[in-house]
Amino acid sequence: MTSNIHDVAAAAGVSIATVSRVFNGQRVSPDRAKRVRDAARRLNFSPNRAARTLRRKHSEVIALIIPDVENPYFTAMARGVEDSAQRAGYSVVLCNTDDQDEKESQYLRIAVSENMAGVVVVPNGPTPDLLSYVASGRHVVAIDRQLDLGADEVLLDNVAAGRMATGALLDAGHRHVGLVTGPSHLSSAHDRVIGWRAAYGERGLEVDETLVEHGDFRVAGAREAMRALLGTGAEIDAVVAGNNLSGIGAFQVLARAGTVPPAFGFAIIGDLPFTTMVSARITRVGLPAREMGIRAADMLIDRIGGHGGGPRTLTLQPEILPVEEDWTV
Amino acid sequence: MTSNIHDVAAAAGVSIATVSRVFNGQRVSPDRAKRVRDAARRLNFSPNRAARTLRRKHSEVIALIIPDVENPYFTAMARGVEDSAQRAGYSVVLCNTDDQDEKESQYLRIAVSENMAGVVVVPNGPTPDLLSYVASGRHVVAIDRQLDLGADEVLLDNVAAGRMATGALLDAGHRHVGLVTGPSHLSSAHDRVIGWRAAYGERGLEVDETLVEHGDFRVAGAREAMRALLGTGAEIDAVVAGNNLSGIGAFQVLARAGTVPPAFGFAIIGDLPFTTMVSARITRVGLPAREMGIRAADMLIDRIGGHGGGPRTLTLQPEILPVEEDWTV
DNA sequence: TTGTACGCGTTATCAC
DNA sequence: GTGATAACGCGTACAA
Repeated sequence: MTSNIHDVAAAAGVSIATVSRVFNGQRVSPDRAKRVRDAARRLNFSPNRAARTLRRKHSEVIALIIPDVENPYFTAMARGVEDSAQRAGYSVVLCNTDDQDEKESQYLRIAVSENMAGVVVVPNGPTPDLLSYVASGRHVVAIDRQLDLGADEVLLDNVAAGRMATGALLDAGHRHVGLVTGPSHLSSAHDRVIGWRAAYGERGLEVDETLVEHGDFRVAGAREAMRALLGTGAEIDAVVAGNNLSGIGAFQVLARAGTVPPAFGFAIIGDLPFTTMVSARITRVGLPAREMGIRAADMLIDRIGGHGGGPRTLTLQPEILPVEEDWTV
Repeated sequence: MTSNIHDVAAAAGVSIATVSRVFNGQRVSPDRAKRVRDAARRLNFSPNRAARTLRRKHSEVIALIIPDVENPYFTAMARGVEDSAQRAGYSVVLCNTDDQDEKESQYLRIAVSENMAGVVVVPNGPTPDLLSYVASGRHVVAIDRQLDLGADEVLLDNVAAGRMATGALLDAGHRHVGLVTGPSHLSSAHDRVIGWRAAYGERGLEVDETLVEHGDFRVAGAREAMRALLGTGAEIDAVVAGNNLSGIGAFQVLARAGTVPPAFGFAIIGDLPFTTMVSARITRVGLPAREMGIRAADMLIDRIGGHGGGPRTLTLQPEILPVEEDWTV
């Protein structure tokens, strides 16, 4: 059923070495090369990756490890990684950890035993397995979360994101802007708080630290956080949702409470393809998720290609999206 | 760096055959097995998948080929496939085709040269590559779209889905219920039209065929279709969105036109984790995407395990979701 | 430029 | 139950 280089060699009347060379871009006389290609096509031959991997010690597959396949932010990243990878001849395996360290470790182990070329990971934390994977000299690019792993990183300027979202609300006249952010152990969640604080400071306004609530960067947690925020009795007339899913949760609670924009200010860090279903005016801070994926994959491929040197960090900038709906045609 | 069974065998004082047997669950005396396990742990050994694949003729990875990673419907499927696969010891490679036949073919080729155990595919159409992949006797389960490939299928009762959504609107008193569906070459899009038509028929109502518009099952196409529907001048007081993304597009156009529920009836076949952001009362027909993924993977694994016989078809049922927001706690 | 021969790490088939 | 040993399909010294 499946043909191998021997079959092709026989059909083309050359040695297997020649066939191999043709498929690896090495010098072969034109006529022989043509004979090989013809035979290969005729036999529907395609090189066996397992054998190649076994021989070469690494495959042309890279793993992308993300916390949640159902979050558009991460799938956008995935597309970016895929784009770059494909261009360079690599396939991408998408691995979903559900925020569980154990699953992350499991995928790392698979990456090892499958001899994968490298890993792009949205790290959950500095887990032993991740640390040792990096330490073992394998190729890793961390993305979205700062962790001092000693690996290359592609990050977001989260402080700027927090500042932009909060600033827009303050500039719109709101004075008590709350923040529903994520788990404080995540640099992304943490930095957005710093940005939130900075927005007040830059305008000479006083900060009320009780207006920060930590959710889980998911819908359910954001709902709870938003309820808590409204329940404290503290004065509040606007809120920044720390990420896209938090935006949904927070908005649901607000809508139910009848406190909707524009009376109550609302901004989301991150984007939802779905935001435009809501007629309310929502401030959105766009995050270059896809671009991050592209750059991460590029860095990884670069390393695989033998690029040495210490860990590099690339930080991308967010941008305020126009309030106008973007699909006007 | 990476140890192999020889190292383990030496460390444990046994033959490599014994090591192999331990790792494949074959009978080995308890004490020797323990020695092997200890040595393996000490050496941080994990079996080389490339070698195993080369030898066994197939790997423990299955490919899931979907048209759009950013569509929650397909990512929900992906989670289902992942769940089943993982339980059976398989990894899943997520492949995104963007509705392009060529990309689908490419992934199929990769599946071959990587010796993947099998493929779960949301087929674009009966392309030559897909047909020949199936014909070559490899394991395939088609999902979501009916195509007569000669492979196992996991489908949805799309006629029922169309009927339910349309019926709910008719029963709510609307009399001119339109339909924004997908490309007519997709069985899913086509069958939903049949269901739409049936809902009228069952109630003894007359059908106005001009109220069906074919989009592309994506947001942009649905916007156009919805505009077209409103622009015909035909009487229309409600609409069924043929899938989740169409729901967004159609709703955007409606909202802008000021024709919103409940005055204008609106139903979506499919679900959006995001629908609840909208205060409008929207009828939703829930689709068991995750379940479909689970069943598809189960069928595939079953085949891989040697289950013979002709192609099987499994059809799952949709269900009307309560209009109440489902996150009430 | 081309061909021969060996090894990559594992599983499976033998004998024992 | 256990151990030698022959594949699996490919890449690459090395020799020609």
